[in-house]
This record gives sequence, C-alpha cells and structure tokens, in this order.
Amino acid sequence: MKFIDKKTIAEILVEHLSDLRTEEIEALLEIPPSEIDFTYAFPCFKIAKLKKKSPDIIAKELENEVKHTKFLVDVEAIGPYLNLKINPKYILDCIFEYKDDYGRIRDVIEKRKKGKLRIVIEYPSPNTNKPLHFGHIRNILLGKSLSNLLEYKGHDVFQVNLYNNRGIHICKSMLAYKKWGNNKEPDKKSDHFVGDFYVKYSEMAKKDEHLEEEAYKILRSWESGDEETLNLWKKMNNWAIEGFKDTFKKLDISFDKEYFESDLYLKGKEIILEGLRNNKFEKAEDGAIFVRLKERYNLPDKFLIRSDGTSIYITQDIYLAYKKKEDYNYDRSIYVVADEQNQHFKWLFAILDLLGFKEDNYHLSYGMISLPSGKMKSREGTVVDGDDVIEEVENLALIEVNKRYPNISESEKLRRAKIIGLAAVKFYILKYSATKGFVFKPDESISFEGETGPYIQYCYARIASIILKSGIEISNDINWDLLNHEHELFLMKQLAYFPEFIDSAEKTYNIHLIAQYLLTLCQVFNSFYSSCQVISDNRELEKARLLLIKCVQIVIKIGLNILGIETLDKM
RNA sequence: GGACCUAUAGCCUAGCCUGGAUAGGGCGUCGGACUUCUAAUCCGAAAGUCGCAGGUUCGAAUCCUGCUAGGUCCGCCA
Repeated sequence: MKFIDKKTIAEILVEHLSDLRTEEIEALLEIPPSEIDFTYAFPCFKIAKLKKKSPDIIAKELENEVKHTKFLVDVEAIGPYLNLKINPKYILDCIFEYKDDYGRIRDVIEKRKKGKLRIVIEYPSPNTNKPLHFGHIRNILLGKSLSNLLEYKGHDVFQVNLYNNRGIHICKSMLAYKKWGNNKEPDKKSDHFVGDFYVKYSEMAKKDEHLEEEAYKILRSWESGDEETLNLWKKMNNWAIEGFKDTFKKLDISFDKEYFESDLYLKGKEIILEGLRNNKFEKAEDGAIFVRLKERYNLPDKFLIRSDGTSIYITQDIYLAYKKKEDYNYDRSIYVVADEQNQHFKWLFAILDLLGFKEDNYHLSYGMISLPSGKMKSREGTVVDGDDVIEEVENLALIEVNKRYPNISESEKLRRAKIIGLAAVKFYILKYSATKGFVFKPDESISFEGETGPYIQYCYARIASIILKSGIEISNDINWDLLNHEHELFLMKQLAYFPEFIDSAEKTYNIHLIAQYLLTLCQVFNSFYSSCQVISDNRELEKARLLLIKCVQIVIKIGLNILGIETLDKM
C-alpha cells in the first residue's frame, strides 16, 4: 500500500534540489489556497536565494524535471510555486484499508517503535471544598483529549489526579458545616452540598471576623491529628470526591492513580534539606529555606520551607515530581493547569532543574474562563457550575431532538440528547486554542448550529443514513475516473491532510487543530452533499461516491474519538 | 516596579512556532435553496487601518524594538 504525504513528496523533490535536505523540503511544503486544485505546493523562494535565480524560473524548471507517476499525477508551476497533485485513489485506498489507523498511518506502515514515550499527565487536580466549575471542565476536556491523542499515537499514557484535600479552604467548609450543618447528610449531589458550606462560610465571615480565627483553629487541630476533626474532614472529603466521581463519569475520565495532598504535603522536605546541604538553597536569618533563581532563571526568589520548619505548597510538588518518576519512570510529565499558575510551574521546573532532576516536564497552560461580570469567584458563588452546564445543554439538546423526532421513544430521545449535548460542550471548548481565556456567556455560548459538535455529528449521521439506504457493499474496487467533480476532488484533498494534522497536534499539544480540521472537512462534505447525489441510477457512480463518503466517515470518527465525542447514526 | 499571556469585520475565532498565492471560518445582518440521500444543512451578498508606531526583508497578521489596552502572576497561601 502506497501512502503519500509531504514526506513522500519531499523525497521526490530532493532528487532535483541538491541544495536542500529532505526534511527542509518537507518543512517548506505547504497546503495551497483552496481555489488551487493541487494537493501540495513547494514555494521556490528559498532555493531561488541559494541559486541566485528567479523563483519563477526554478518552479518552471522543476515542472519540467519532476516526472509524473501513478502517485503524482500532476505537477505545474504557477509563478514561484511548484504545485503538485497526488492521485486521490491512494488517499481513499489508504483510509479504506487502514480504517481507524489512518490518522497514524505512517507509524503503522513503518511499524514505528522509536519515539514512543511513557507520558504522565496530571489533571484536573481539584480542591475538595467545592464542586467542579466550568474551568475544571475545560481542564478535564483538554487533559482527556490530549491523553486520547497521545495514546492514539502509540505513547503509554498514565492519567493521574491530585486532590488538594487539605488546607485552610477545606477547614472553612468544615467550620461552616460544624456551625450550621446540623450533622445533616447530603440532600443533593454531595460535592455541591460541601460547596454550599464554603459559600456559607464566606457569607458569614464578612459579618464576623472571628470566623477566620476559628477556621485556623480547625486547621491546627487537623494538623495535630485530632480525631474528631479528622473524622469530619474525611466525611466531607468523601462527599466532595464522591460528587466529583459522578462528574468524571459523565465526562468519561478515569485515572491510573490518584494522589492526595494530605499524603504529600509533609514530604519533599528531605529533598529540600539535601539541596541545602549541596548549597543549591540558602537559609534565611530566621531559619526559613529559600532559593535564589534570579541570575540563572530570571525568576523571583522562592521560599521552600517556613521558618517554623513546615513545608510550603511547592515543596510537595517537588516531591510529587520525584514520586511520579518513581511510580511510572516517565519520559515526559505533563501538568494541565490554568495559566494563573504559569509562574508556579516556572519556579517548579527551575528548582527541579537546579536539583539535577533533568526530566522533560511540560506545563500545558490554558486561559481562564470568566463571566460577563468578570472573574469567577467560588467563594462568592459566582461560578458557572460544571454539572449545571452539562445538564442545561442536554436539556437544550432534548428540546431540539423533540422538535425533529417527536415520535421516537423517550429513552431514545434522552440518549441522543445526552450525546449531542455533550458534543456541543466539548467541541465548544476544544475548538479554541488553549492559551486564550474566554468569556462564558451562559445564554448564548452553546449552540447547535455553525461550528459546533452537533454540526460534525450531523455529517456523520448523514453519511450513515446514505450508506444504510444504499445497501450496496462498499469496496475500493471502483471506477476512479468517476470521482472528478470539483467537490469530490476537494473532499479527497482534505482527507489527505488528516494524518499531518494529527502529527501537528501531537507535536504541539494543540488539540484545537483536530477540531478545526474536522470543521473544514465537514464544511467541504456538506458542500459536496448539496451538489452531488450519492444514491443514483448510475450504480458505478454510486459505488464510487459511497467509498468516498465512507472514508470521510472514518476520518470524522477518528477525530471525534480523540476529542472524546460520540457519534450517532441518526440525529 | 518586574515577569508572562492576549489584541485579526458588530460579536466569536483560525492562521503566528517554521515570513510567501486574493487574511480562512462561524454567529449576527440581508437575499436565495426543502415533492430529490436528514434544512442541526447549503448557495450568495455586505462587513477587515490583522491594537498603534518604527525596524528587518524582494515580501510581515507572522520575526525584532518601542508604545497602548486588557488579563494573570510576583505570599514563609494553596
């Protein structure tokens, strides 16, 4: 099976371009603007400089030199560009033969083992005093889809979660429960129940400044191991975590390992003291230990151990890095955390580097979600609740399903609404590049039209519907000359690019590239759909078009799988 | 005061790493397409000083410098 991509093209061109290496040519190759009916374009500016010749002339020379083959069916110079067209037969053949492996076809064909990594990815690491908000949803979707992508590309991925289950914020919820909870058991989703007490604390603390002192009293009694305090702490933490598990299940995430701050927060001190002995760190006059990072890392100094000898938050993260290495012997460790902690991770990685822990750490940072009224504040209850968003969007989807299919069973309506609603939320978040923060407008944010998850699902369902109705067995033994409509050619061209988008997303951790690719593919498909009838009296044409749309469906499915979005045959 | 991120039509956004063909999409607006495989769709139109000013280059949304605006961080909090 012949597979043709940029690399293949570069290998052909390098024969005629002695000044450049294959990899350089591959990097230069671009996808031409859509109106140009070629698969790839080689811009001749660089080579023109080297040869001190006009790029137009070089393109023309190449046009004459590069031979047409059954793979490379057309080569044409247009101005300074050499445009190349690959035979669409080989694109569809590859997809049809390799099916779900098409997105990683080069790896499969070359039986690639090299470059496979053991990767630990940590997310969403919530605090256990309040329910997950919309920011956590973004975190979870990024973490999950990146895990899917890396797994798809053959890496060993270990998903881990860290519960931030101790500290003053936890004690505040505990205090409120003690004072106003009447030993009540949860009468709602249990993480929300816990969160209510956090909000209650904040309300009451505004009026009563002694509350804070009381909360610290609980913290001290927790630290001294007071049994009553520990019991309450365990009870409330379990409620929070039980609630999270529900949400995790809805979003289809699970973890290879869960770490708890309460097990870690005292650890790491040894590492710091060792660093102090090795003169990596310094001791302040009052006994606190800190590190100077200005000169070597251009970062502010950072304290690591308090003057009373207790650990600071970052100390446990230092410990956890070693711990993960021990647990998983990873090649790379990824932290999915919002961009407000950018500096924290610069500190962490710098300190680890200083300690000689030369591992490949990566902070996958993403922009925070705010509301039209400003930043979300869980203390004040001005948050968009994760569970609420999911529920709301499922309800909206149910209304749409009802409108279109009033006669199907209620359970089927609910099933579809769930899948469509989740697709809407997931795609809405994943189509944007992660670095940008965004404003969540509750009333108008989630839609089912335009650049949305349901739009992609709709394409998939349309294809399923045609295939079902046709009933002809799909094969790649077709008359290839029949696929010559403008929209057909454009569609096949889009399909050719998919593995390269997967590679690019994997290399840069830019999940949104996959969503953006799917949008383009589906837009092209819908154009095709509206001008090319598949089911036809011309059985040869029908067979050819069936293969084409089957290939589109395969690619949509791979892409949506990575994004964690389910498909529907009917919607 | 210092560090980082962001700025692209009324609104949202891709492209920026690695400079290259007329800056792609979507929402909204206006006009059109369902007796034909699902109209959650498609076709067309109007709408852009790519924040501003310099610089590098044959060529800048993309690279460099300065500035402006917004966000985040700079704690012996987590």
